[in-house]
Amino acid sequence: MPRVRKQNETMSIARLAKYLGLSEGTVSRALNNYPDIAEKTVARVRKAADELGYRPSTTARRLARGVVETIGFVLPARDGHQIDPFLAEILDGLATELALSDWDLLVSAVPDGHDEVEVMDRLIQSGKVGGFVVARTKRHDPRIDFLRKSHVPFVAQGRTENCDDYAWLDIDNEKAFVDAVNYLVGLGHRKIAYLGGDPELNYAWQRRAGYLAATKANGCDIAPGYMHDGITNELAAREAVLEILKLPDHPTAILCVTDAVAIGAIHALAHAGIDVGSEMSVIGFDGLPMGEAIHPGLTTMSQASYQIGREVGRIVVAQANKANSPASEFSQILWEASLTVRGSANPPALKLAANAKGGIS
Amino acid sequence: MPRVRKQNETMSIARLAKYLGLSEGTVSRALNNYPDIAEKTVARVRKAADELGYRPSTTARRLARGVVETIGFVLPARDGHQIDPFLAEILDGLATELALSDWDLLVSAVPDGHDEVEVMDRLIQSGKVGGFVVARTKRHDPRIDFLRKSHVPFVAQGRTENCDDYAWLDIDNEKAFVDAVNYLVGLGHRKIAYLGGDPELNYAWQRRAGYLAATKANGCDIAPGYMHDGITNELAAREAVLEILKLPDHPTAILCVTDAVAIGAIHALAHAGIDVGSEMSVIGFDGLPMGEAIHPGLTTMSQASYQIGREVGRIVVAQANKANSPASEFSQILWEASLTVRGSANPPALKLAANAKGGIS
DNA sequence: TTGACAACCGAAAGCGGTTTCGGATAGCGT
DNA sequence: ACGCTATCCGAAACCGCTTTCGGTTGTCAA
Repeated sequence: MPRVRKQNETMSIARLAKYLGLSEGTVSRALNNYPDIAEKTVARVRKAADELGYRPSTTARRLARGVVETIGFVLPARDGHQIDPFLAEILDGLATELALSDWDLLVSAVPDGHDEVEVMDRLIQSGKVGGFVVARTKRHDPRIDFLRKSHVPFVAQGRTENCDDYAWLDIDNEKAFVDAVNYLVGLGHRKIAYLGGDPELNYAWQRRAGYLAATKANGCDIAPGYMHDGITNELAAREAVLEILKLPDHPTAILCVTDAVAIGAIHALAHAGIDVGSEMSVIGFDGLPMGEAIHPGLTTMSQASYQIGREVGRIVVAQANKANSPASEFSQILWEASLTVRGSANPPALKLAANAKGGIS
Repeated sequence: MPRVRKQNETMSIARLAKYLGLSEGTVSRALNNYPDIAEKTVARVRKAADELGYRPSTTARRLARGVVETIGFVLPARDGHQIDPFLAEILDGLATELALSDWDLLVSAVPDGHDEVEVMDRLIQSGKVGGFVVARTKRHDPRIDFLRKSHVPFVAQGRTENCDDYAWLDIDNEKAFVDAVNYLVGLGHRKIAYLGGDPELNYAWQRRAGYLAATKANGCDIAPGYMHDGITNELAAREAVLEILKLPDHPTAILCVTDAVAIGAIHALAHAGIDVGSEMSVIGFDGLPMGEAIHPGLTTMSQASYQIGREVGRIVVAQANKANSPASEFSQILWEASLTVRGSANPPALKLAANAKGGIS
């Protein structure tokens, strides 16, 4: 393979130095705010660098300084290759924050036949990244186990079962679902069903715990058939709803682990001729824009995904910058979800006027 | 700033060479399949590298070889910071393909006060990327203009007005909307309205062209008030639908520029008491999973976003690899969207049995 | 005037690889 | 036994920038 010579095209520090009649070292120090360069020399160098459009090669700079200002993010491998909207927003926030800190974001996928840890390991070993962000944590997450002993800074969006010794930012899922149940109870509901996600996923587990705790605290008993786990897509939600509707004493409200599940549930209910919002209340979690577009609007616990992404980015960069200081504290941040009230949850058996079929004009 | 010395921790080629009793050059050539290294030496080096867990520093390698095997992707700056699902899937496909080719994907956002070209320029000048993928092209796209003269390989997902001299992969938007109109006409519709997007965006413009061409070809006239442009979110879709419903002679079908718009339209129709699928047909574009979850299911023109991402990745890597060959051909690929039939489009004035309200059990 | 001390800058050694070039060794024919 | 090639490997330059270290100046007090 022929060496790619960029010839005399690109502006190197050598040319800049020659142009200025200075040594490379002096130019470098001038541009990097070393105190031992005369003010006017600094100004002169800055000016020339600007005019000639000089930008130091990050590759060379990294090699010389022994740092890579790059954060890795490995897309969770899911079937169907769908990045859910929540992840997408986090990614956006993360990219924004990193751009502001002059760090890079390296996104990788997991090729078939490999696993995420493998991919992360390669990225670290080959020196491509100097830190990681992991999202969608499992209760026992091999990625976290791996990163713990890899000595690269990282922050998790979401906790794991044992989460004392690393940095994370999470939503208080349990409290959120306690709040959701309390809200339903406040509306008059006593019979509340639950469509839960994959219990391996930490957030699903915690939301489930919130549901269990709050129904118990309110003295609502969970009839057999009220709880469904492993609902991860709209289709599963639909089937679970059909099961629920078959119950002799069916619930008046359904709490859903995510907006996607809630939307699937609403669809299923509508299809079965149930009037959502009056005959059956539904609450989701995420605050997706889509929740506003469906009919009725989805009442949901919202989390500010973009902000989460930004904060996670801030933390991981901070962590990486003080990587030397021994036994540094880990940021462990818990944010609260907020209730967004729309039309899908109301007092039981209330018929809404808005749902009456009206004329065209 | 203290130099970060990785001490004796990391495995460098120097240590590997010393361990083997060979020179660094020999080890390097052995690992890089140079023909002038004895078979058994190669084997010995490979084995030792494996055992000692040696991975060459990509930074050093890049500096020495003068290449960066990295593709940049700048997230389109939109208000609301929402990566739409279509982009997310493309990103996933792109990341997958690049991972398979051992290229990196560098994702950046555009900080406030800057523009996309600026960000791309910095990435190029500082040598962080060796190629670009741009998505969501505008009819006149400054990013393309910039990349054209920047001499870095790139491929666009989506075309622009003048698109002869660069590589792109696009969906045949015009044909897709011709097909959609023909499908509706085949169902018996004659009065077809259109909810279009931002006409600056190339795909929106082409879909609009398809709508215009096909309605004309079929002799359907477009009544005043049938065409709405600039519909970019669910809210706008809702308002446009209300306008349409006010028309004295209102249409029997609405063709929507994206699934998101279609879903907003369906919501608005439902809210107005119109039975979607019988009283009014709706067709979208994208093939989002969400289209399956709503009620009725969304009939739509589907594009395989993940595959698009992969193919775009394949092309850009190929392009970058043969960057030397002069005046090389550009891949220019047009894929077709396919019609996914669900419940939202039917012959006009047909009442579907499935829409009848049924009992609970 | 001289010495001491700042203030500035140049020289040079890395960072961890790659690649060219030439030398040593071995194998071969005669 | 000799020379000649092919084969294989080591030496060294280099990629572009950073950073240490030491050497020149200039300034000011004694």
